[in-house]
Amino acid sequence: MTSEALARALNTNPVVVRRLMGGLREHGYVHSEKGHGGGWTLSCQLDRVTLRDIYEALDAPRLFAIGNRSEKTECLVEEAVNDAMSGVLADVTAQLLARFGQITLAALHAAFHQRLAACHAPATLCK
Amino acid sequence: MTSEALARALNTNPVVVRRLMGGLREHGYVHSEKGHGGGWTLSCQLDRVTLRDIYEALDAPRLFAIGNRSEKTECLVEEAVNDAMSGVLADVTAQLLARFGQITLAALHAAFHQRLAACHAPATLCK
DNA sequence: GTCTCATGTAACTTCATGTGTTGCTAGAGT
DNA sequence: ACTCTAGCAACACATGAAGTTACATGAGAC
Repeated sequence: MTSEALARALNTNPVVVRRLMGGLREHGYVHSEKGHGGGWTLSCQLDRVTLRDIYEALDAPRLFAIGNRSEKTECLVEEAVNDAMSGVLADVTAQLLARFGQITLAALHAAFHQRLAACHAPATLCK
Repeated sequence: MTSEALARALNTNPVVVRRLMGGLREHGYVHSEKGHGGGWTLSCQLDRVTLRDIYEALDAPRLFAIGNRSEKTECLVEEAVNDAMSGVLADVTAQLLARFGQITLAALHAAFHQRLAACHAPATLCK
């Protein structure tokens, strides 16, 4: 599938698709082919890749909207608060990633097909 | 203490301080006094207010940097992914808030004084 | 009463970040 | 050659948080 086609399906831009897919390619989840007839092909088993893998392949972008303002501080109050919060955030992050690590693409694929069957729609890419 | 003084201590602006403190005032955690000699005073027991209370008083701003792009979608793939993710996010949010609910301001106050004693510095507001 | 000092608030500006866009290069098939 | 594709850098735009300005209101001091 071409970046162009994916972009249409995702309501975005081919370049954005390439940016994202680049991370996946580096980890061997997809393969890309240049030139005429080129594009993206899947190169992994769907049951062996999880949301966590995807997240990490995408360079582990920030998960939380909250967090320390600065890594270092002179302020002992800020330091105490940062300490208390970052402990919690670290634990929660670990749990989130563990949960994501249990959601395989195969599971999502199945969930999609279940929805598809339920609404009697033809199987096309959305949009 | 005046917004002005707090702003200096926090390296920010008095108006920003007022915006934040406004939420705390509505919940009765602090009291404000206008005019000459006015400013902010604490009006709660530090051991009865938690980080979670503060978070909610601040109008519960977004916790996560990730999440659904849109609440509603026609796309069955997006729908399946949203479903899988929002379950996890809801659980993790609940845990995070529960943890915050166990961190009292009194505990932070104690942690601060411990640090203070450890570094032999005089007890002033940072900066 | 009026002067000064404080909060309250709206409107605006600035900044950071993520997303989208353009323009160009390089590779691969026709 | 020509066309179709990814790769990439550079720029433009959108969004939301943070900071700023300006002014109104209330409360004590004189």
